[in-house]
Amino acid sequence: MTTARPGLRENQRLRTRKDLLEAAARLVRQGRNPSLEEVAEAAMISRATAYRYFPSVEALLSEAPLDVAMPEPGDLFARVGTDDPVARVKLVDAAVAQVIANEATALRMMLVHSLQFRLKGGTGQMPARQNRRTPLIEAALEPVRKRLGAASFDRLVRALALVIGTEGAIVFKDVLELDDHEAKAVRQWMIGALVGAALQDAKD
Amino acid sequence: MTTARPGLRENQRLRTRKDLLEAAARLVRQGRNPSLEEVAEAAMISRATAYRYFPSVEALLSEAPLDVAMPEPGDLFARVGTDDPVARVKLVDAAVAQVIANEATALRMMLVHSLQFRLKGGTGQMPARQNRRTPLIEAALEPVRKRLGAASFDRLVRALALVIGTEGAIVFKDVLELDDHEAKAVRQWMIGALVGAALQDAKD
DNA sequence: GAGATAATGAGATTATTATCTCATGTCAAT
DNA sequence: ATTGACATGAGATAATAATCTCATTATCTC
Repeated sequence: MTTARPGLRENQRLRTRKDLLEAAARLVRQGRNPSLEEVAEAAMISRATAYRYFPSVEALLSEAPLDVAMPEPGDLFARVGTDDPVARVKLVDAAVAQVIANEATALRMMLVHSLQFRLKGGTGQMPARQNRRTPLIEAALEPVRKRLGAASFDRLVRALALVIGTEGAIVFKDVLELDDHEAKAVRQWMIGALVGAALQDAKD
Repeated sequence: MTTARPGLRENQRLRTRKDLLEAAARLVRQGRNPSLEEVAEAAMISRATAYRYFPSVEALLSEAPLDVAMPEPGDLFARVGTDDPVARVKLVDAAVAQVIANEATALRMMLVHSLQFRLKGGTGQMPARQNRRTPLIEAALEPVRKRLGAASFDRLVRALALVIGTEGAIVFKDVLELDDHEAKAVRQWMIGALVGAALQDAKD
């Protein structure tokens, strides 16, 4: 008897939770900055229940899955016939920049709420921020993975993730006040410099 | 006659404004995440007046002057007898990292409110985020300024500002989930790679 | 299917945040 | 000093966000 062990009523709860997160993501993608009440309504769930699942909009929005149209590594590199890591990473950068430009508001909102949540939440464990670009960067660097070695490879991936991601874009724009063109120029130069330096390291 | 031209009652207004900003900064440095009402109270100014000057806490906190104990370029490089740009930039990085570690909460809060404000404010002109590290970076690179040329110098400064600043630290920690030690390793490597590449460019 | 019980919904309640109103105090020019 | 214009303060009011209560509904076990 007894099938698996669905907790007590886990399915029901997981479904409600998922509905809330999806509704939140939907609203955010429409460029709205929804309150918890709006999300609940969009999910056809009562406020009270929504508050039972998430203590604040911040908690909700920092987990919402923004299924942004990030290209698959396969698609991205299929047509490009090069093994040049710099060219490949620049390709990733261009693709990511494209996505960021399209979803700028939504991505920024997610980041803000995520940071805000960390401020309020204090010590509790945080939901991991999704990081969709790292796989792309790793795929771009695949041709030189062996040559670099694990440690150097990881370090380069992390460095590039800082340069290429959403957050980097926001820093360039909001903090350093560069326009898109300037920001792109800096990023492209950084990509060349960083990949070049990593390869140089490997020669020694 | 008539002394200068104090607007109509500009001094008075400037003073209240300043009092509000200072009170906000003070509270933030104490690690609090104050509401506009709390700031007003701390500044001994009524809510109503505070709202006359700033439409929201975000607006207030994104302008609050966090006079963080950032070292002066002079002091920082006085004792170090080197012209090696990499060593000097690493010195800046260490100093900035120190400050960031001390004021982590306050700096993060300022960043969050600043981004939040941009979200709400929409199109209006934003108060420029203060950027205290760029002068330090420029001072560190002074020995190679001529060699690099203006364009290359600026580009390098911008790239390093991304790596070294508060925002970069937050990205490393919150998004990429690196611990302090890992983050530092990546930053130091990036500094070497970027400065090295810029110098290399200059040789051609 | 019936009973037990967890999950939900709807509305009331409270807390927090923002705005409005008008009386009072202050500044500057006469 | 008097006047007029402006800034301020205090409290009322409105708007929003969060919490609580309890009746209802849905799911699980048998």
